[in-house]
Amino acid sequence: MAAALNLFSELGFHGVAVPRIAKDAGIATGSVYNYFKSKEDLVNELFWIWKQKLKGYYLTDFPADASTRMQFEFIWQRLHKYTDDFPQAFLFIEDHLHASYLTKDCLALEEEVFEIGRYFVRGGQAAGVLRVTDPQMIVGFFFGAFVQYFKDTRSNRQIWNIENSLAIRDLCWAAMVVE
Amino acid sequence: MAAALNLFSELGFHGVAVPRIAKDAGIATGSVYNYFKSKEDLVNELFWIWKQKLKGYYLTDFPADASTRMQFEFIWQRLHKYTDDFPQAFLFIEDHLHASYLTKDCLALEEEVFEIGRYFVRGGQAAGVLRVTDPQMIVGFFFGAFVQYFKDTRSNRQIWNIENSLAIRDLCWAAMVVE
Amino acid sequence: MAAALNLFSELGFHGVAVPRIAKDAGIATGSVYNYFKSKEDLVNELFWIWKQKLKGYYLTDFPADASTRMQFEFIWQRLHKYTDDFPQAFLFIEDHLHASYLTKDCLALEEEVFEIGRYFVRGGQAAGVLRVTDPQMIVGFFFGAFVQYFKDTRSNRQIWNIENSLAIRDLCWAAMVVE
Amino acid sequence: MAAALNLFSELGFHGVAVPRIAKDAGIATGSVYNYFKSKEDLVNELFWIWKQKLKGYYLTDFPADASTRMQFEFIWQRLHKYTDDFPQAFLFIEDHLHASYLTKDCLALEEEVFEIGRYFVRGGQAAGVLRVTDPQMIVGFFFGAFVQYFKDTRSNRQIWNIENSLAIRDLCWAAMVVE
DNA sequence: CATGAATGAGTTTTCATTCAT
DNA sequence: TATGAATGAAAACTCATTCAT
Repeated sequence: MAAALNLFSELGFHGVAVPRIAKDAGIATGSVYNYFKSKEDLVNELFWIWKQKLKGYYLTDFPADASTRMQFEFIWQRLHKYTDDFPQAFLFIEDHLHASYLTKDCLALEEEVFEIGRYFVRGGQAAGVLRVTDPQMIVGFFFGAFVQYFKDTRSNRQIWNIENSLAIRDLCWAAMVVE
Repeated sequence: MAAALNLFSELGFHGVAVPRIAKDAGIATGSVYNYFKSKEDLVNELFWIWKQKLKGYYLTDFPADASTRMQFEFIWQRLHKYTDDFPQAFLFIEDHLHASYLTKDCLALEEEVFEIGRYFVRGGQAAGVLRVTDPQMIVGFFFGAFVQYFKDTRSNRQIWNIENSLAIRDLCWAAMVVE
Repeated sequence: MAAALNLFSELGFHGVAVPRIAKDAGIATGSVYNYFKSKEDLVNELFWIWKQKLKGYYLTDFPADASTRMQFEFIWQRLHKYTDDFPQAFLFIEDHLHASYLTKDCLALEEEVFEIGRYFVRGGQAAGVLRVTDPQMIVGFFFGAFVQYFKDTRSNRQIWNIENSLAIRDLCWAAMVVE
Repeated sequence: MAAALNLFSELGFHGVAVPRIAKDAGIATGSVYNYFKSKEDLVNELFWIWKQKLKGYYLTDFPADASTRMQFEFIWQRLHKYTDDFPQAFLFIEDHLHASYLTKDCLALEEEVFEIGRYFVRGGQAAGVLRVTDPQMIVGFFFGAFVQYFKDTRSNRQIWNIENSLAIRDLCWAAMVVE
């Protein structure tokens, strides 16, 4: 699965052959099919695992009673840590716009993760801290900024480090709070 | 080329077979190869054309002498209009992280377009209007927010319209300007 | 036809595409089909013309009343001159062992040309000058030596010139005459 | 490989499609590509194997200390035996004038085999038995005669048997020795 | 008569999947 | 359970031939 993650994240689902995955994993081609019904099954399992892991990063120790600011800092820190720990995984799970091969379950899980963000936003709005608009607008806003930062580092337009990451976080925060 | 754009943007480069493109275009498979040396050649030509078009949207009538705020509104409006006019094209040109098939020329063109954004940011920073950080950080920030908004509309998490777009623009602006 | 000759002789029948022939000839692809029913028709016409030309080289001014030695010198000189005048043509007509695309007529013509050689041999045998064996054995003997010399020059194992050619001719003669 | 040899020798490299080879071999098309990187790779491997085999025929038990005449008889006998044992292979390896698909290695091997012949000729010349000219001229002379005899048998102009073969050998010998 | 874009069957090659060992 | 050669359908690409202009 590690081999599959690396290959899929670099080359895309259709860009990788199953024998190549097996080879990189040091097993026989046929063995892949002892664990996964099909290539689609494999990619969905991978997606599921890594999206679940991201969900776990968000939910574990989430400071439900802390201030909105603290919660945002927590979320950003978890997003950063996940991406730092598993850059291939982040690349993989965030590059599936074309993912006609993802199951309903996987798409639903993706939605769940967004819902965590929106839940946070609603709380901040109720507390009078965050601007009142469609929660997804706020979530997409800071998540999009993060994703672009990550992509920019992959394309050598930016350096990946915690300082830059926090700088972008603070840009986002400045926009999110009520004036 | 229209058929190829639609298919590539929905299914990705490796997800589309040449006969499918030909069929959608209403021509024979072999005819594709009368116009393009290879599938890679086709995707690169497509990328080039649509990225150039985006560049043109930015540069045509750019208000070089207007205020930073006006310039930002212009840029956002052009980004929105391009995406509104050619959503498939925007999807296509912004979904190429895995694009091992893009030529150096195409990657250089992509960089040129980012440079337009950075040029704007430097101007705003010189004018004392925009926060002083790495210009790409600002560019990536608002561009990432826009891309995520667009993606959210594709996934039915958001509605595509000018009001929402401008709301995000204003979120970005709030973050970009000096306190 | 000149373009076709050059291409066929260098790359073989199956190694050349009709549009390539047209391009080298400076005409349109379709024009080829105004003059030839098919690619096979073209290759057969070419073969016919150049084999006929070789036949003409042998028969024109053949010294029917000269000595066997003089006749052999004539034949060798014509073979040499033909190959010298039209090396591509000689290459082309002598490299058709695989020629499943040649018509009966063309194969019959090839046989006719061999018959000229055998006719000469029979005469020399009747005159008591040449060894008495199957005439084709003598013909194949000196013709094979000539063909190999020509191939050796194409592969840079030999130099193509009249001196070498005559040296091989005299080797052959030494073998052909009765002791 | 046996199927490929038969097809290539009869129809030429470009005259044979890979599925045809697979079919004749009783395997699936794809299986061909489990053993050979490409059709070109296959033809080169074939050429290599059969040319090496011919080289082996010449070199094994070569009577280095025997008379020139004995050596020539040995060489001719090996050439005859190889062609008798593997007529398709001989046809295949000697019909590659157009072989733009052969690698440098294969062409070098072909040269090596010619060098064996030249080595023999130099020895015979040093012993004062063979005429003194460019060794390749002698090699090409008798080899060309042999090849033409073989081709004549394929075209039904000659009968393939040891008597005819030896008759041609003796014709060659008569020409090669000093008067 | 010349053209050359269009055709689609055929070519080389790839690859997800199977299955005998 | 692990293997990896075998499979054959499908992919990328070619090319002999046609035909509207």
